[in-house]
Amino acid sequence: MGTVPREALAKKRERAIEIANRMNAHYGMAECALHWWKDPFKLTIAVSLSAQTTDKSVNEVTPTLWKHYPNAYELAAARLSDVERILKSIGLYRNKSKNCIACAQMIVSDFNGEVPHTMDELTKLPGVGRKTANIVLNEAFGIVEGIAVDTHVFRIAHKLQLARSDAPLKTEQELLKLYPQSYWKPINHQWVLFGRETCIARHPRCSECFLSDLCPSAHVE
DNA sequence: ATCCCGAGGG
DNA sequence: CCCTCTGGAT
Repeated sequence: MGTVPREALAKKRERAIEIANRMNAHYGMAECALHWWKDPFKLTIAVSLSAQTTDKSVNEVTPTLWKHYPNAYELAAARLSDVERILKSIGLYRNKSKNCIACAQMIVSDFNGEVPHTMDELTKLPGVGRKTANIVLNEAFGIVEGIAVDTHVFRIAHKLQLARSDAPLKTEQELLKLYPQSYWKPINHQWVLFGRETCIARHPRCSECFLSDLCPSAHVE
């Protein structure tokens, strides 16, 4: 579709950088809201469980999950009904139970019990897509090769008119083209915090927002 | 495009 | 009742 005129693109990029600078000023280097982020296995499972679910809900079930299954070998041997009982309170629990066991089994059988370090390998794990893989690469291995686009990043990118596509994967590509790589790492956590406390999905607090003068969607009352 | 699917808020 | 929550597989 439309090739954006060069000058308009420069303007857009300039606005995007200013947005990132203000996010940095406001949130600094935000940390992962999920617990267990230092253990690659627990991080991988916890992030995959967080699909369409609040991190608060995930943090309520993971202590029980780790108590029974502290590593890939234990979870790989788990009974489905036992895991379903533990995950019952989070959404999509049947898929997540089946996937996290299968994920652990693949880590054991194909990767010697270690969470793999590449995008291709990570996204082969059941229940692990690009979003989860980006988080794991970023937090567990210090590898930044993409931006994790979740519901918050997707919504905010559109509200700020930094992206137009209808799919998270395309949104990621738009953001990757818009920002230099040095800007990629903090985007996910900062935008998630911003999405939870200011650019709330149902009731965005535009009048209190530190980005409202840069936001085409801002409504001032 | 559709399904999965509990908890919390309005 | 409705919508949303750090998505992924078919």
